[in-house]
Amino acid sequence: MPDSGPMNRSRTAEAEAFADARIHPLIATKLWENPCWFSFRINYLALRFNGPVYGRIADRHGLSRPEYLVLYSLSLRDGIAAQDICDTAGFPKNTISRAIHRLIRRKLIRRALDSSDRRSFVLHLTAEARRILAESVPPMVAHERRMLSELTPGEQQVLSKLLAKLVVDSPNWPTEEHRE
Amino acid sequence: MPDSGPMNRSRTAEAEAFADARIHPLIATKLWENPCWFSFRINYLALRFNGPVYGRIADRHGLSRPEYLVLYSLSLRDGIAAQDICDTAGFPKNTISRAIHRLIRRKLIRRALDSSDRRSFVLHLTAEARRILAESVPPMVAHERRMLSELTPGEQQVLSKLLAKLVVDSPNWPTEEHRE
DNA sequence: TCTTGATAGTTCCAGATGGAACTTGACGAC
DNA sequence: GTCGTCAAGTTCCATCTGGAACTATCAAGA
Repeated sequence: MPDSGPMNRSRTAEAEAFADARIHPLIATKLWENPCWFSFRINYLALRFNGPVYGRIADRHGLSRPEYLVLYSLSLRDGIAAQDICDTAGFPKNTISRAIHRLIRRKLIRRALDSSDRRSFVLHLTAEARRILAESVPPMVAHERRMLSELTPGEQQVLSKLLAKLVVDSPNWPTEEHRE
Repeated sequence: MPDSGPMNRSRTAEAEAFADARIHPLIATKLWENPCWFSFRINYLALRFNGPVYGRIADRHGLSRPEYLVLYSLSLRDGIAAQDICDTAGFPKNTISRAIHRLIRRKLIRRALDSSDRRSFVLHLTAEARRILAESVPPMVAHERRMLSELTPGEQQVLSKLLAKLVVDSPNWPTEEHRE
């Protein structure tokens, strides 16, 4: 079977540290007898974040995940272009394009020509968008804090740094070769 | 603004450790000036895993992500039910139901009545599914290994354990209240 | 036994999604 | 210049997705 080196031994040892927790048996298997231990953990945690958070945003503000992601990205750095959002959010550019147009129609963003490149547009939040963000960001942050509350501040710092290392390294990963 | 306590200070300090890396400026902002530092990291990494991996699987085997997830879950533990897969994979049950039916039609799984509960079915992989898994799992593991290769084995163990803590704690998180 | 409520799985359908092709503009080579 | 190549955004359309409603079954209690 795929994984039988020291990495697997350490995973089994890890499971023992959680021996007293009551866990869905298939979750336990996916945590500790899974050659893709990392992708299971991050996909599971991402889903447990996205479901509640984007569900709430859809209910209260009628915004899809790509739409909200455009707003949120602009709240971090106003005046970026669609392409920047694609690069950093992982959605295809047509999905982001559609989201931008819907946000313009709802007057949540403005779009201006980029003077240095006439293919591209510069995006800005409107006051109404800032109001929606002011209302929706705190519960999102609270949900994330709750997710992390099992870790000490020190552990959170370690986690943050290890994951940042991976994100920073990601441009070096081999691009998906669709060669047959 | 949302985050201005000690947590934010530590994030700024963290950024300095990466000062020499060349990083997309919006990525840097999302890493180090983002109140939701955790959800950005895991969503970004999950997308960078899922895109190439499931893209390859769709190309080579014509399987969607939910379909492959059913197969992969069964490879970890044969004889589980649809509900177990929903609980641990985070997809809604109708999506998993559809995936199961397509896999049955393609003769990649078999389905048997559960003698103890006539609402439920027990699923099993066929030989053909095992062949597909034998071919597709190693590249997937390799991709994950590449993603993690920036970390030492010790760091990987720390990361694994911290994320496992969160997954194990997740049943205690507040369920999304859709109250208006 | 007959409710009542919950759970496994299915079906329906409006709307979201993303690959591919396309348009327009930028930029380097010659 | 102008040709070829590439990048930003848009549009088209086949497919996928997931909420809601539904059926069948189980389980607990009066």
